[in-house]
Amino acid sequence: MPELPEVETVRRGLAPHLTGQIVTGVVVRQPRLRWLVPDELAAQLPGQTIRRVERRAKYLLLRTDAGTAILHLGMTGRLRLLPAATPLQKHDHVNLALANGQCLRFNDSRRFGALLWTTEPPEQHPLLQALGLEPFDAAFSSAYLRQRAQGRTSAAKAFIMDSHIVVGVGNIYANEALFAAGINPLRPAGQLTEAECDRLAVAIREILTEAIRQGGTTLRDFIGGDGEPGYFQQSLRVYDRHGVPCVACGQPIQRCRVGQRATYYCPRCQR
DNA sequence: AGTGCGGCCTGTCCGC
DNA sequence: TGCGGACAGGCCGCAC
Repeated sequence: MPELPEVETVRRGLAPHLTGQIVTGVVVRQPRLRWLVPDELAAQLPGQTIRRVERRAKYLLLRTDAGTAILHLGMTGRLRLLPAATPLQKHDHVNLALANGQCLRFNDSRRFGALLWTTEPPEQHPLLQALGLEPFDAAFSSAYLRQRAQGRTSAAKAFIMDSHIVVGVGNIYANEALFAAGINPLRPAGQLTEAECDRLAVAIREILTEAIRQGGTTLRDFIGGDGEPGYFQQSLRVYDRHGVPCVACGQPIQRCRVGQRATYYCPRCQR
């Protein structure tokens, strides 16, 4: 389940192989992803050189002189670089052929992913334009969180998972960050103290940094751009551990729901 | 404006 | 063993 560290891992794995490559062909076998893959992608991308492979939030951006492909992995999306002749697999929806004889395959069983094309600066695209701060942006601070949380009644967990506040924090890392910060996920965001916001900002950055270092979290589906799984699942301290003793105090980890999402926390360590 | 929920998908797991 | 149903989840889009 790709969150920011997984997408960044894919980006780092692919960038050296894609940068400078010419796209020679685009085949869309299944255009019905989260949104329809636009015809302009197959019309305008072939012949273009991939100048840069970037990430904004959980979106991957393949920048060319003619436009930018915007790619989202959704829940189950995978990108793999393969020899062009590699037989297709189930759920291989899009194939980008490259001039060097390789191809980039987008496989997504649940089709929550997306592949779009824009000729505008991608940061102006409706999907990217209203996004909140990157967690590694210098402006992402205790003061920023406190200011954005002001007056909010929604749960702290929903707050940090809101991509209009801070991007890239999905369910796994939201649980882990709140544990690291000692904050109960149900606490109303507007009631967080300055010290708590400080711990939360630090925890989000630390958890994401460590997860990127370990190549992401592989639960079921995730593989990085180099085909390797991630290893952060070994570092999870609360996610999917209900009933297991807390690593800090031994109290059983509790599970509840916040906004339809499975939520795990230690009732003693997180107040 | 903020909040909460439905819906999109399919693979996996559970109980019968 | 087979089958149906619940569940997982990012995130938009809608209703309140």
